[in-house]
Amino acid sequence: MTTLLLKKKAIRKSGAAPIYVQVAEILDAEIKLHDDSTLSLPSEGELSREFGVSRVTVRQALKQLEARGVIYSAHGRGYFKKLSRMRGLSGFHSFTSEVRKLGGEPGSIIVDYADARKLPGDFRKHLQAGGDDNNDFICLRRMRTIDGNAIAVETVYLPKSLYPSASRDQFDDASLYAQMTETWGIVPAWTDALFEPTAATSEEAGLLGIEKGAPVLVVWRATVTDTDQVVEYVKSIYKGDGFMLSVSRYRL
Amino acid sequence: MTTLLLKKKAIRKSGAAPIYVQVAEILDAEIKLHDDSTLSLPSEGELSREFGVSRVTVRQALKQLEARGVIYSAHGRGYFKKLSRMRGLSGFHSFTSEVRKLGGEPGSIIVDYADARKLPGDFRKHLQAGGDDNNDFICLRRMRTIDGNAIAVETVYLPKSLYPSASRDQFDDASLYAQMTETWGIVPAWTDALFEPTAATSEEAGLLGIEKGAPVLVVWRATVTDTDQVVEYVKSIYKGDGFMLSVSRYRL
DNA sequence: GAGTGGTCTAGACCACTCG
DNA sequence: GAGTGGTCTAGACCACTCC
Repeated sequence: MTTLLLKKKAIRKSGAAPIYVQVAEILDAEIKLHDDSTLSLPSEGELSREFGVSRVTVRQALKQLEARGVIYSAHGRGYFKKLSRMRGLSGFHSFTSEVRKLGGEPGSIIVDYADARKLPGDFRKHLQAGGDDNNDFICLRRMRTIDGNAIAVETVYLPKSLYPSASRDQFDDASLYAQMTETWGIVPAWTDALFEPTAATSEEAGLLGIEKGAPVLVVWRATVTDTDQVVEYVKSIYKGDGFMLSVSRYRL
Repeated sequence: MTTLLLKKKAIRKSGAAPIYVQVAEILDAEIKLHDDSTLSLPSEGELSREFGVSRVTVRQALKQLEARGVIYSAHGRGYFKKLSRMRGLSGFHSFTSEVRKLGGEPGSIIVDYADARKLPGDFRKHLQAGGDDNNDFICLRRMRTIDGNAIAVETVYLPKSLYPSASRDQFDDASLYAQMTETWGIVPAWTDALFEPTAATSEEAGLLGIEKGAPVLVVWRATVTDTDQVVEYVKSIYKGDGFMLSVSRYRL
């Protein structure tokens, strides 16, 4: 059991982000550097003194990390690094970075890029999107590959109002999530998903290089910010038999 | 827009549960009574006065409800009831109560009940369970039905040490989750899941009343408490084509 | 400007773990 | 008993919304 050493990074008191966010980010970054599975954090009191902030504020940072699943607390013992049980693609985060983390080479091929006035009926039905929602969408359709093998077809509807002056080449090979935050300052916070096991249609089979009727997983998703603004509607079709999607640390 | 009225339920100051938990539960219960989709809550200050507790404590309760997805906060405006976008079975909470909420009649048939010394290999492989984990399990296999129609087969491994003197008839028709908390005081907090779209084997097909090779969804799950104790390992096989599983409010 | 949530503080007491 | 996290308080100031 090793203990996290603090680099005494400065907290900007009257700066941009709230103090507890700064503290959380510093700790998060340092924790991730340790491969060590048995890592303990300094106590609340110690952190409070080190950073020169109140214990309540330190606690707020720690609770945020706990909610994210980065650490856990043990009454009377301390805070410890949490190890994640699952591996595999979640389909919820950045495809690009998830695949890289698993040691594969992610690929993305734009199959279609167009404007759309309305969300298709099946999207509205499954994702309970109101018709009076944001009108005008960008519709992006991409093939997803790992090491050159097709594993999914993804159709994304982006409310146009949130993505000013977006163009096709911006989505070429990059991660959509990275784009969202870097270019447009949109931070995805929650997602709602619907999983439907079904048989591949001939079109899907063609794209994924499988036989018609082979098992696939259709995932419908709506992603929202902390203020409940929908940033994307997604329909993904994943190849079955051997491929797995993971949902880790789902709060019950 | 209606506002939540308070019934001035008494808070037991030095009683069992922490005050913020009591406040959260009172509010949660009252919120759920309102079908009203546009429901606003009393302000933090008002709740603080009503309940006779500090604003920080009220806030802790509200934040807990926000994390659960029951309400959301709007800076400078107040707290509001959150409407859930998704419908459908999540497979993560109580099957019994979820189906009832959807207006169906849930059924459960025990197919098998036995002791097991070890977790099967495929469970260990998919759920990354260490071999030196809790040994000795109860293995429970149940058919899940809605209005008499089979929709899933579920195999659960329960670490025996956590469920003293458990017997087959306890699981007969009841919700396992309700049992966990009521009988053994076990509170599930997080779950990790793996989704695998695949084709039904002949055994699965027989149980679910579908054809061999028809699409099904295999879900592997490990459920843990807040202190990271595994309370169950589950393998569920869901019938495909038309049936959907939902994962709502997943924190990204 | 009044009211709301967002953040922060200093200090207190309790419950749990470990030596 | 010393150290840890868990809960709670009273009071303060800021940022945002709405009138």
